[in-house]
Amino acid sequence: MNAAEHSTLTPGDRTTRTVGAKRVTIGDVAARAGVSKSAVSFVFNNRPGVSAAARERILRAADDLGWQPSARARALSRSRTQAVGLVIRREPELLSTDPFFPLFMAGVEIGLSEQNYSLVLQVVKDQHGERDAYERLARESRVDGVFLTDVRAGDTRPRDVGALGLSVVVVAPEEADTEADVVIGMDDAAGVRRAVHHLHSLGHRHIGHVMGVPGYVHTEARRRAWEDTLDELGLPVGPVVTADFTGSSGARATHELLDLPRPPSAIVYGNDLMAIAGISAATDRGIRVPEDLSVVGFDDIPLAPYIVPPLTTVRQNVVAWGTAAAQTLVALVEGKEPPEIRLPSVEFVVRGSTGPTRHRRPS
Amino acid sequence: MNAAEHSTLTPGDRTTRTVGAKRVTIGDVAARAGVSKSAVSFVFNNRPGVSAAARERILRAADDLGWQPSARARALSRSRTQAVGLVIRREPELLSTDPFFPLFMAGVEIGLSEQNYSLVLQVVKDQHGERDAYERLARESRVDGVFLTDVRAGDTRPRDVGALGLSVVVVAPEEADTEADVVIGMDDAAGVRRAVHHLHSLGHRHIGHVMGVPGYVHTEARRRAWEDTLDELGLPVGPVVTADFTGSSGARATHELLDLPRPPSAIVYGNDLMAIAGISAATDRGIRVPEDLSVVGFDDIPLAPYIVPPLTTVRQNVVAWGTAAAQTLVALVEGKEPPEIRLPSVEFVVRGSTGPTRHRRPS
DNA sequence: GTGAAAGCGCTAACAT
DNA sequence: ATGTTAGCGCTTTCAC
Repeated sequence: MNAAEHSTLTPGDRTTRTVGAKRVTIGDVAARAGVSKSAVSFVFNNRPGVSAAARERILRAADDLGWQPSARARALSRSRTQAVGLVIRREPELLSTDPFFPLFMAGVEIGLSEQNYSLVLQVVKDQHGERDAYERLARESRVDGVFLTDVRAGDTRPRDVGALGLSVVVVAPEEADTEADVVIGMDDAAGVRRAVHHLHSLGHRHIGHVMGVPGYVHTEARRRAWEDTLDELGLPVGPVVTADFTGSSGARATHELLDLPRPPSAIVYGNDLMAIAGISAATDRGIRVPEDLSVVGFDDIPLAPYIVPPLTTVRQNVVAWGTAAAQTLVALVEGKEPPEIRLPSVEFVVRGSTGPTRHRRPS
Repeated sequence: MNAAEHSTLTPGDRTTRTVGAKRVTIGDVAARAGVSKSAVSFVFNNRPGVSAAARERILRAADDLGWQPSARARALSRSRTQAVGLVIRREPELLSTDPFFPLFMAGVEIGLSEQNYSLVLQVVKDQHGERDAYERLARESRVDGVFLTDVRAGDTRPRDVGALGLSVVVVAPEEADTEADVVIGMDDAAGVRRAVHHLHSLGHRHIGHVMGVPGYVHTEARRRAWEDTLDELGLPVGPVVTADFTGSSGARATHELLDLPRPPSAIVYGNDLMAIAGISAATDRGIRVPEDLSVVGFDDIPLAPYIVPPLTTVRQNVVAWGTAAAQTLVALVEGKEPPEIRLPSVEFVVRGSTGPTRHRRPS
């Protein structure tokens, strides 16, 4: 009946009509179940007001017809898309090596699919593209909320994006103090603290740091943790070199540190990629790891155990982080109270790239 | 006026109304420009039938009001979402190490954003989840088309998903013979062929292979290229071990090969991760790379140059691949002729992990 | 508890 | 060339 209507009203229908009239609608389901459209709608939105018997028939009819509410129509009438956005800004080199995003996305998916939300992804290469992406996502009403990553100190994006009418969840280390609705954070600092303690207990007294791109909250959180821990241990704050998370920058930074009049006996890197490049750089100069130099990374990429020597590093549960962020964002979008988040704590993985100092007395 | 209408007609409006009436619609723009809604619609869809003057006024009005067509409403009335889907099925370990997806997605974005399409992403962990994902994407009408990756020989997904009414672009090496609308392929085989030739010219006569998860088109394409090339060169087909693209499987496979009565003097791996783990495994046994064993990877991950020794490997332009796939899918969705695709050819990157054989005469 | 009808904001026939 | 109008498929009052 509805189908007949269609073929009458839209004779120019271009959709693949293999067998005749196609798209099943709520009307078809209602007709088949012998109820009104609103009854069907009520059932599919877990609303009261439908008798158990009718409910049964409706579900059966929908199943028979293979019907499911159209997200398109639903989005329009509810003014909500039931989708959230993630904009990734990243340089090509880092893109394919960054262990964060794939895991984070996987985690987000878990949290999102529980609630039947979709993830709209956008990869951009610069800040300009990022602004545009958020603008478009908001103006076109493609998503109800977004995740904000790679947060900088004093980042204005939370406010900007919020002004666009989107819900926002900021994904950053706990230290981040941004004017955001909600921050979901991991404890980067704890990992670095454990790394420094580990090196200290191996007898290292001169511990350097290679940091990532300055300005990012996670870069600074790691650097500060390194600094503070040295301080707590009564050690002088060792040399620090700024890099940018890429392998080449890590290699260069390592050479800089080793060129120092008094090079450090251990280096804590802002990520694994730089640490591995650092090992390579040291090896090139005939400096052995860990005999002459101890190296600690950050991330625990899957390759870390297969580096020679295997890399000592810090591991976060990024998947859990993503799931928590997703659950929170969905709650925000729906105006509910965000769930209590309890993230697993950081792990410190000791492998072969760290060892006792040769020339100094162990602690 | 339109605003007044709204506040009358939808008194229960729950949207964030900070200052009063909110959402700007096409009606507001039309009113401001002194034309009808269809005129506005025509302008924003690049359709003829609007005078230059009116067009000007309309664009001005839209800009003043900060208006842009709502993707939600548009999707409903056009029966097209202007979004495409990508479903990623991957094990956790491989997820964060797979160099393919991030680059592919970045490429897809380039192709998509040209046409103002969005990417809906879904990460699933098993085949069951994958089926569900496609079903949902189709039934909820969330996307107009999808990319299919990780294709297996005789894969039925192209047909299955096509039956759901979605356009499909299959992303796989050229060899793939699947019943798909369109296959966008790279030439994996060419890379492996060059690798084998390179090893041959270094004097290697006994060349092994560590392959990835059996059944995938790209796994088989690489294995067959290795085999065929050995054949062409008149060399015996060396030993091959099946692995699964993970580091641990690569290490295990390497041990297996080296345990052979007559171990190969060179090994071609199905990806870099396994190759690097292979180097680590060899090193553990006191076998030096490349002096005692030459190693070739596949992918050229950003870490490849920083491995000790730096990894010789095959590089594809995955970003270009993604862009081509996206352009093709959009064309398919819109019923246009897909553009002629011209993918850059494979590169073979010689670094330190391959060297001349010691005991045999060079070619 | 159930059904009718008015939107949600845009597109596309159709009429002018 | 411009305006009118009927959908797109669902949600949600509001009477019955």
